Amino acid sequence: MSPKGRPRAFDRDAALERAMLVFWQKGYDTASMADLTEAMQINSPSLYAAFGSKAGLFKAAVELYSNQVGQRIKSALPTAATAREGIAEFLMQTAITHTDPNQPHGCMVVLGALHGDGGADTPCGLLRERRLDNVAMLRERLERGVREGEISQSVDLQLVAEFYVTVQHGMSITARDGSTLDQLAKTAKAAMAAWDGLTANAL
Amino acid sequence: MSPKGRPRAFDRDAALERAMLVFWQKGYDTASMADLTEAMQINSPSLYAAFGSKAGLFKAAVELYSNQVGQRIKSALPTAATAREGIAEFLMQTAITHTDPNQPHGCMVVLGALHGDGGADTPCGLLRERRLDNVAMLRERLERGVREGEISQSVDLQLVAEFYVTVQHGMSITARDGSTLDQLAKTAKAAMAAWDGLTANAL
DNA sequence: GGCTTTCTGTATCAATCATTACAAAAAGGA
DNA sequence: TCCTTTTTGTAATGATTGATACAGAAAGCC
Repeated sequence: MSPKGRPRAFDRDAALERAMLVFWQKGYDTASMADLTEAMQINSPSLYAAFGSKAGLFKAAVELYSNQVGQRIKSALPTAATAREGIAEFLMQTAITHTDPNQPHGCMVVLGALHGDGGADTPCGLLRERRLDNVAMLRERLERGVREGEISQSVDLQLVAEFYVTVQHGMSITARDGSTLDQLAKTAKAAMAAWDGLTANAL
Repeated sequence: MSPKGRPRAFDRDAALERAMLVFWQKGYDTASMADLTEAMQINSPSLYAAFGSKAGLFKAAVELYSNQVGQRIKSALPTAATAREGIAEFLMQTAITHTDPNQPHGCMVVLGALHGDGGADTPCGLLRERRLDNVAMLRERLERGVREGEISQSVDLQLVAEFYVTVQHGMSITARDGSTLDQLAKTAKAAMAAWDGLTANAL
């Protein structure tokens, strides 16, 4: 049961993945429509028919990134036995992903669109919400740690979550600057050296 | 002894400072010549006569930023009695600066030009070198700490320097996302909770 | 007062930006 | 086979990009 009109001549998913790589490497503003259509191997009318606009394509690319790359980074959070192990693995997967030689270094959600008014439906605002979601996600894992007796009730969980997400953000910049997997993995371990101090009742 | 021709009708330093604020807030790529000339209150020929090009203006703006904002952040490193206090103050000044309500949030050196080929004379490469300089600066302060007996000789100083610079990088993103001074200051303190673990001989 | 030098404002340059008309092409349904 | 529907490639849209040509204005020097 194929649709009515002329069938699409390109693979939408494959084209979206190539577009994601362009946005990942160049960022939303710096990536031009010419860059995108060349990488996707289609003409601009096909792009607009399939994705609506450059911003719409970016939104789809961010969702693909989250489901693909992002999923790998945060997958350990729910499965790890403790919040501590979960966050340690969260940072370690970040180090691995951000220095993978087969893809752009650093995180697309962090580096993809930093400038702009941050409006709700803008690329900048879109990524900002994703980053804030990550803080909430870490915080929820920490709350589970409290419920399970791993962490004391008096610990400032929001602070701990913000600290580790801030470290993760910084790893994107450091990765772009040429840091190796070994260096970034050490940074991840270094951040975990703060765990005992952060989860002690008094800071 | 004034120069020969028609005197310049605008204050070069004041115009450069306004340009710096535009680059700081919008980034090199997103800041247009129209944005710059409007903020500097001059016409483009005057801008090109005084700064050569958009990239030349950016370079001058980055130097101004380093001498003004950057100096305040790193001023405590040499004056503090210990490396630990110096880095703690380094992060605390970062938190204060990055959330100052009178200026753009986050660091211009981190957020100003992330995309591009990173060539030596490009805006992107220029900022990358500044960031790497910061790592070296922290490392040198740590080396002094070793010489003065504060830190054991077996500590991986490069790792410690990279970790704290990475935290500082992340604070720029978190500040752009709306984090308050209080939150960022707590993150700075959280990073210092890792100090004892990092400067213990075995990690 | 001329001459040279430098700056200022207007107006414009070619190039690139994201986006879209338009007509031919390729499919299903009648 | 004709009609409808959707996609395709070509070509072009107006707007904006960074950067200048040009003529007049304002200074020092002779």
